[in-house]
Amino acid sequence: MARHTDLARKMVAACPGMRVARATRVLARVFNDEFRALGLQASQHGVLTFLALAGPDGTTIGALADELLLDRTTLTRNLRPLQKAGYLSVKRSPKDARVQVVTLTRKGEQTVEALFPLWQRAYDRIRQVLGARALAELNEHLDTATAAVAATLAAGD
Amino acid sequence: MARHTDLARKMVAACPGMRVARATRVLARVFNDEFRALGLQASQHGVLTFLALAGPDGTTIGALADELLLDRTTLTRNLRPLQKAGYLSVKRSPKDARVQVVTLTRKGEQTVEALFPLWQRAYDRIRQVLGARALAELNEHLDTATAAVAATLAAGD
DNA sequence: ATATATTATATGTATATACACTTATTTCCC
DNA sequence: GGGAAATAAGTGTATATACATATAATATAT
Repeated sequence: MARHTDLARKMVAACPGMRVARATRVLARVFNDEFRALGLQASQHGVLTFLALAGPDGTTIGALADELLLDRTTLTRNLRPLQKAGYLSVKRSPKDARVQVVTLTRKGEQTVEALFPLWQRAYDRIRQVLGARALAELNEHLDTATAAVAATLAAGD
Repeated sequence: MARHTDLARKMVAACPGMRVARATRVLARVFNDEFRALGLQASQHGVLTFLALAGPDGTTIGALADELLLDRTTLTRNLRPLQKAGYLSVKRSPKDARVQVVTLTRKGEQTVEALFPLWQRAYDRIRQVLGARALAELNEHLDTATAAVAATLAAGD
């Protein structure tokens, strides 16, 4: 066995990074298949859903990016198509002209409601093939790992 | 509580799709921080590593995409920069002119070997903050879930 | 009060991702 | 052998992602 192939086996056997990336692609297909009915993607569902949690006053780009664990500049660009489609508004804060306040529009709120049954179908489909127990454990492990690793990154470690 | 906010809470509380996407971004940062020393990204590490498993005869674009659970047209494009940088070669099969055979070059093999210690550092860092047990369980859950969901997608379900 | 540091965001550039559609080749079936 | 079906891959288009860098506004220190 060539050395590089042996090392490749070791990495594939142990790497959580490759695994989450593959899992993300597979799960995204399931959700995208449903969300397509509304012309939205799984990543956009994530933005709208987290934004819905912010309430009527909205939130800032930076705060939203922190919650989504997304690069701020990525979120800035991801907001564009959603803003253009009228799901959200982006306005400079009157209190601090550096800050952009992002808020769900009425159409955005209605869309979150309309997304729910589509999300539910995809979720049920996944729960069916995994079982409720395994799905709950997967979620817990992901939460734990994400929080722990994000903490070390935030520490500039 | 507004209805859309209530529904958003339910989705955030249960959604495995948002979780894997967030985990992917966080873990990618850890690996990218290391791989940057070689000018490569985590996704490129994945392609080169899976390609290394194919051995000296290489594999086809379709087969590689199936293993990575990546859209075939995405892989076609992801190969470009790696080919241009000399890590792999893409050649039409002499047996079947439809097929493109992808093979690691010598430089590609050396790069997989050079990536290993960088991967190891990122991996160790993650294992340190999660613990070996939790990391192994996370990997197992991801493997199980990915295989199960991919199977239903392949079934055209 | 002003110079400096910090904070919040945007832009340039490059790769990643996937769907709809197209092209080229092989296989199959009669 | 020839036409239809199946297979493999590429293109057009759009969104996703992040780093390096730039810009603008606020906060801070003296």
